[in-house]
Parts: sequence; C-alpha cells; structure tokens
Amino acid sequence: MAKNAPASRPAITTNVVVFTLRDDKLKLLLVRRRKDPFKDMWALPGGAVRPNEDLDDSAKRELEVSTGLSGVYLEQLYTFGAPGRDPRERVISVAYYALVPTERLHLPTASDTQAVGWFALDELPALAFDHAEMAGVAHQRLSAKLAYSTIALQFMPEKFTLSELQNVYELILNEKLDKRNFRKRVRALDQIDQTDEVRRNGSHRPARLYRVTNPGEVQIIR
Amino acid sequence: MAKNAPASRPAITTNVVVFTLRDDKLKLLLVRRRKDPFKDMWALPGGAVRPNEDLDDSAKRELEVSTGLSGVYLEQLYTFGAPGRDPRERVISVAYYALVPTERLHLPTASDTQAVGWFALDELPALAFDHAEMAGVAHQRLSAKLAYSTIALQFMPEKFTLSELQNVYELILNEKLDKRNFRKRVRALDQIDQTDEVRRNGSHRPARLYRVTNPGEVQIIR
DNA sequence: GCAAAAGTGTTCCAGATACACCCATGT
DNA sequence: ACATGGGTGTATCTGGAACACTTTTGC
Repeated sequence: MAKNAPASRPAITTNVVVFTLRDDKLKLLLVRRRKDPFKDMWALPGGAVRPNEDLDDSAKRELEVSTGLSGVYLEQLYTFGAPGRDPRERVISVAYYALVPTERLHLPTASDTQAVGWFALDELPALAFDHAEMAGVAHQRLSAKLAYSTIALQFMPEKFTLSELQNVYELILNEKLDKRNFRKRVRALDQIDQTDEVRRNGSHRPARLYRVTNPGEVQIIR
Repeated sequence: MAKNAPASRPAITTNVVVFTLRDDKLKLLLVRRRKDPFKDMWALPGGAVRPNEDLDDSAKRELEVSTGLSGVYLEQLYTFGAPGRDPRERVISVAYYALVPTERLHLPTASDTQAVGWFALDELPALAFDHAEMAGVAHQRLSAKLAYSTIALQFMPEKFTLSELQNVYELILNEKLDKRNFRKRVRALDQIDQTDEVRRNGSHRPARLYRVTNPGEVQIIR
C-alpha cells in the first residue's frame, strides 16, 4: 500500500491555509492535485515534513514553494489526525495558516498553468481530504483574532490608506463599519504611523498614506 | 538507536496537561519517568498514539490511564515537533490540556507509589523533554480562555457555592475580585442554577449551593 | 459645478467598576 | 455576644455606538 511505511508509523505532513485579499474578497490558495487519491481535485498546499525539519520550517517551505513568499505571518492552527483521513495510509497533518499582502503576489504563482488558484472563501470547490474542515477552522481563527489582535495589519502593503484598512476589516468580518469610529479605534492602537504622502486615486480628495509601525508584529489588544 | 523506527518516520505521541485546583492552588499532574531518557524526572503524562487511534482518543486514553477519569474537559493545545526534542529519535507530540474537578480525584491516582503527583504551577520541578514549555502554553491558554468563555465551570463539582467559584477565578487569574460584581456577572451568564440546598460550613451563615446548567459545555462569552 | 471618496467630533448608552453594610450561623 | 464568611444595591466611570457635514480633487 504505502510506499515505504511500516504500518506502525503514520506519515507527517504540514498544510497551509494561505489567505489574501483580492478583488474585494477574502481568498485562499489552492493547488490542483496531480496524483491519486483525489486526482485533479483542489487541495491545500502541503507535503511531508522532512526528517530533520521543524514543523514551522516545513510549513514555511510549503508556503514558499506554492507562493514564492517568505517572511509573512504564519501560525500553527490545529493538528488533524483521524485515521482514514487519507485513504492510503495514516497521515497526521499539522495545519498552519498564513496571511499575505496582495501586493506581494505579482505572479499568479503558477509553477505550471492552472496548477494553483485563488478562491473566494464562499466559493470554494470541493476539496480533497479533510481540507474543507481545515479551511473552515482557519477562517474561524482569523475572524476571532481580528477582534482581539492587530492581525489585520498583516494584510497591508508597505503603505496604505485608512479606507483600505477599513475595507480589510469589512471583508473579513463581512459587515460594514462606521468610518469615524473605525479611524478613532485604529489610531488608538498606536500601531500605524501617518506618512506625509498621499495617494491620488480618481477624481476626489487624495488619501493620506499610513505605514505599519512594527511590521511582522501582532499585538493582543483590548 | 531507536528500537523499531525507520529514520524517515517520526514517532507520534500525545501529552496531556491535566489541571486541577487543590489546596487553593492551580496544580497539574506529573508522572515520574521510569526509563531513560530523563529517568526519574517528572514529565507530563503521555504516550504513543496507537495505529488506529484518533488523536483525541489517544489523549483521552492517556488521561484515563493517569487519573482514572474520563468525561472531563479536554482540548487540543499545540503540536510540538522540533527535531531533537527527544534525544533518541524524532518525536512529534500533540499536546492537549484537561480540566478536572478536584472532587473527582479521590485517590492520589497512584498506579504505584510516588509515580504521579500534583504540583503547583509556580513550584514545578524540572521537567523532561520540552514539557515545561507545554505546561506554560497550556497555562496561558487557560488564563486567556477564562476571560472569554465559561471554562472555569469545568473545575466545579456537581454542587458548589459562589464563593468557591469566585475562588477558582481568583486562583487562576491570581488576583482578588469584587464579590458583588463577580456575582452579578456570573449570574448574568445564565450558566448556573440555584438549588434549594445550602452548605453549612463553620460558624457562619450557610452558603447557597449552585449547579452548572449545562455541564460539559463551554460557552464563548462577551 | 458636480461627482466621489477623504476627513473630522459630539452625544448617548450600556456595561464595568467602586464601594459598605446587614445576615445567619457556631461557639 | 462575637467571630466568620454569606449575601445584597447604587452611583460613577468609561469605552463603544450612532450619527452628518465639509474638504479636496478630476473631469
């Protein structure tokens, strides 16, 4: 059955739920499987943990392979290990989730055409294995964390407007927020700095640009 | 080196951080190791996941073996997999934490003398492997969860007084709370029912006994 | 001059905090 | 009668929510 496995030892993999914001939607990255089982179905990026590789490093590597990116926010999510979740043999999957600023994704990150794609969370195709559950748990965690941390800043590019930041919150929470209250609150966090630049963007008043004070740092608030 | 392991497949274990409240302290359960490595040191209960056993089931079993208990609150915590965390061979450990009401622990749960013990969190002995880190992460999670869930009720026996419940909060948070505010808040949760019994307990007014409305259920609040 | 997004403060309300005294019992 | 923990209500504070108009630009 399994290639080189004694039945007594499950295989270990990491999977990564990669979130980004595109086209005014919260999307995640899927790869198309090229082998059985679930051949040609969409799945979360992931793969075997190497013999001497830390779990975090394995997730980082999977992220790097599928997106070309490193240095983005990455956090362990949950470990899935039900017998039978892989039809071939027992596999324990340590799931992570990552947040990437859209601007850093120049290419559609196709190692070959149609092998990867970004899908809106509410329009996911059927997923291989228990990956739909992983994606669900990741989304839950992200939404929850939005409320009590500065995690949303991880989606922002180097410079951004407050309207753009508000949009990020609105997309993830899936509700409209009050502009004045939002600005008051987000400025009170003391995690963004005003620059002296503005962005001209259509026939209306230019927007002031801001910058994250401590990029890569996620603070617990409230 | 390793007994029956191909270097390509790490071993999988679960470990459980078992919390209880005793002698007005938050304590956790440790077992003394009888074999190398770390022979005679204290460690978290745990052991290998069986070939066809779900991770949750493995943790439940370890809990049952070390405490004789089942049906208590148990939640996956984090997965530890750094190479070298076990000196013999690569081991991935899925850590859980559990909360047990003290009353359910009649025996000191000794399968043999001195093999297990309860230790206050601020008086832990040196622990084997990376178990000190596990315990730390578990305590953090527990404290955090106290603030936004009804998890503290999991420590309560069948019937309890509000003073006892307040004591639980004070021990875990490590700060004094206002009696009137505490009672107002905890009653507003609508998760405890007044019984018509009282407990006579020394030379003072008897305390009303309460009961958890939905035992085993932990609600997210606020 | 008009359309379109940027920007700005104040009032109101609810939930958290601070706080002190009487009650029922055992000795 | 006194020591001990059980039990109760109100005033205040604070942070969140609601809410509308002016500004700057491109066309």
